[in-house]
Amino acid sequence: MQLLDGLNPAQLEAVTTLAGPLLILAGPGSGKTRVITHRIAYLIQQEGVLPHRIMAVTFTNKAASEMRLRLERLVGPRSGDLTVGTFHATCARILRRDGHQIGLDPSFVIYDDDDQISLVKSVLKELELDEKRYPARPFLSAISSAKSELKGPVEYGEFTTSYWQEVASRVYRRYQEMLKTNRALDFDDLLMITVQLFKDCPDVLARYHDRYQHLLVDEFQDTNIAQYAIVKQLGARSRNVCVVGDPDQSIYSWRSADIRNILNFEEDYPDLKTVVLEQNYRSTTTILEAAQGVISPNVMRKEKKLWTQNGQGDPITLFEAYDEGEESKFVAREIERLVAREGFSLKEFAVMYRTNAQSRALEDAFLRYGLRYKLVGGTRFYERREVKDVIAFLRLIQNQGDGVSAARVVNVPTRGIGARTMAEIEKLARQRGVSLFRAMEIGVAEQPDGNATTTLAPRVRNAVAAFVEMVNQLVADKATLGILNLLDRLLEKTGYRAFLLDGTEEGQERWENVMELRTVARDYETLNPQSALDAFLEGMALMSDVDGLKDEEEGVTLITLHAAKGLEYPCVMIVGLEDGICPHSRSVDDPAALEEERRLFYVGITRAMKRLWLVYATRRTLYGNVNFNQPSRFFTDIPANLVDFRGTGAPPVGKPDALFSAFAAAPKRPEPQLGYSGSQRSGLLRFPSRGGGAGSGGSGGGSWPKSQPPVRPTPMSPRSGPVPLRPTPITLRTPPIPPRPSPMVPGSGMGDGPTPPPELREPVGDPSFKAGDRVYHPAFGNGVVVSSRMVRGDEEVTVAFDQRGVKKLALSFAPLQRQ
DNA sequence: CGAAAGGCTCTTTTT
DNA sequence: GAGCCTTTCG
Repeated sequence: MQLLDGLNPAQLEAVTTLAGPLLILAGPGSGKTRVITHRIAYLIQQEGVLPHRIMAVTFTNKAASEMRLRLERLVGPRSGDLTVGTFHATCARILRRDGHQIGLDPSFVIYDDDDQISLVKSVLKELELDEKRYPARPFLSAISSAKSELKGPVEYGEFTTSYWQEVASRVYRRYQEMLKTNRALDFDDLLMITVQLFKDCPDVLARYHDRYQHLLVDEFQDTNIAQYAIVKQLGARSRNVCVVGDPDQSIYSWRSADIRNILNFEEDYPDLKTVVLEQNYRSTTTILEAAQGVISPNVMRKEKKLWTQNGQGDPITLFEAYDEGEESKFVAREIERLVAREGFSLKEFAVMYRTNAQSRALEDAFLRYGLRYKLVGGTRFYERREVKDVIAFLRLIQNQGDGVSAARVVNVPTRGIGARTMAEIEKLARQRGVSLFRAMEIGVAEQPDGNATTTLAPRVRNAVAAFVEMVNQLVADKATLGILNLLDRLLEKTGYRAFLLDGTEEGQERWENVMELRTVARDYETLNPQSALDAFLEGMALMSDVDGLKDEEEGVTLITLHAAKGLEYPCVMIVGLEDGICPHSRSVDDPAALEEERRLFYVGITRAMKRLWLVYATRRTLYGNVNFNQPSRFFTDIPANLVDFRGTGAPPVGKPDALFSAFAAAPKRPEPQLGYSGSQRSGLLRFPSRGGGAGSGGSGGGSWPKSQPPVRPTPMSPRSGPVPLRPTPITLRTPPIPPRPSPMVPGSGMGDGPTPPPELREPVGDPSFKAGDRVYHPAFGNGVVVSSRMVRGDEEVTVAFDQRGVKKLALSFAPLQRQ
């Protein structure tokens, strides 16, 4: 049978084992998607299972639509009856349909991260908690984790062990009440409330049992407790539960994904059958060996040996850049070169990084070099202000209970309803226990004399009345207009169009974004008008980063390592591979977190089919400061024979061997000392000849290897430990870039001629400079100190230079002299 | 009331 | 460097 042709034995078993619980442990590139789709097709064609009796859950909408596409090719139009979607989207659908059983309004809105923060903030205000002392974020994280573990406010409150948690439980309780008033659910509610619905209403669950005979869950290693509960509930009767995943690719524990779901799956299903897919069809042997080297130090894993029949392939390129600017430039030029000389196309490249902020430098370079790129995530389209404004209007029209949206748009564009007025209205809403919008209606209707509760001045009252009237008219319009007409009318009536089109270029751009939103809305125009707006808004809320990525579109993909999960590219460049970036600084002192960083790097490496570049910079501007980071500690785990090293040609003056000791002597890496040691981390390594060697980790004296033979691939000895990496100086055509003078850069210009040795000072507890001191700096000349403060053990001196303006200088670097 | 400017803090990853 | 908040001025 065609469906089974070309499957390897493990795949075959996974496709044809249909009854009972099945766990498929699928290594990267092992044909997982093929297995899932063929399994579904097999169920339909061979077993005669009706498509509408199969539910498949994916991690992103993009994965869902790709699965749909492939299934359509396999089984034809009947595939339209399958239920394929993310957990969140599937739950949203269930709740809209059956949530009324537990008192849910079917037109609930879905609150995203921003909305949640707004809501927490208003709770904090109401509880009179100072936002400085009690920032909103941590509360939201606590609430989110609690919900992911199916703990409501009550359960959460029972286990508080600190004062803060007690406060959090009060915030949580009130937050949940306000969601209800707003007729809103947040992301986590979609899951938690679904579990609750199934628990409270067995007849509802039974209906789903009647319908769904087969359940498939992809990326199971990244499910949380709530999601797992849903799987168990839905699969309780049929027990035909097939979960697919790879513990080595579990990278969402911070989002409460619980790796135990997959590691301990068999405890819940003793009759579980497990199939391991170990043959890799994606990558070269070189890439796979590097990946294996990176992942194997992890303790918390199930051993799995990937293998491939693919050839050795090209060596991995390891590139050291001077800074992020040069890093990006290297990436751009390298891509240009491969496209020109080796016949690759732009869409075959992906550049991956740990944090979204890193995309900026890349974008700059790509724009300069005229390379098309596709940016995933970052400032997402749906998070742009104008887009969110318009969506907030639509949400308010759909659901007047939505106070977050009401508050957002009540004065956009400005219509004379300021903070003072809103405080008044909020008070009223609280007193009466009604939504914000309802409170506005009440505030307008009631006379200030009589049994007055509000004291809205007549002018303000008119403004509020006009807003209320406008919204109510649009609500009435909704009944008769399609979504596009409604949108157009809204943009006119609210004055939003005129507000954006203020003649500036930025306004024009924002307007175009709104029009882009209109294009998206067009897809929903044909739906039944009752549910069209719901569906549209839901689609907006549950949109994921990668969903907008079009594979066939020309351009280099710029993407975070997280978002890259599940994707593959012929050429992958991973940038920013420095300690503190990848692994991220917030993970380095937590072994479990470090393992996850390792898995993340592993995910990145295994996205590559043919070519892989690993890039790091010796210095990087982060959050406005220059940082000096070590190359990523993960490099030590990549066998050196797989790697070609390239640097920027002639090394900068005094390039220390120590930079590479990171490769040779990983376990000896100096651990971060207790307390803050920002200055040590950042500076000393660069100046070993003067710094007395603190932290430079070895052979002082900055000698560059004179001539090393190029490192050629040699057969890898898998478990015998990595061979120390040696740098192979290769002269690039690129001339070394003179460092740009930057206020925080030491000496502000090693490279443009001899620089006076920076005086390294031990940071002290108190600022040594005070306002008014006259100082001299070799590059900036004379100046006067404006202020000085201690930042993480280092002194940050703000100096007004006579010639060069005001600069902030880190005293540990800056050769600042008192006059 | 509203816009603009200044100052503060924080800075991972996302359905 | 950005976003958020507060302050200030019109």
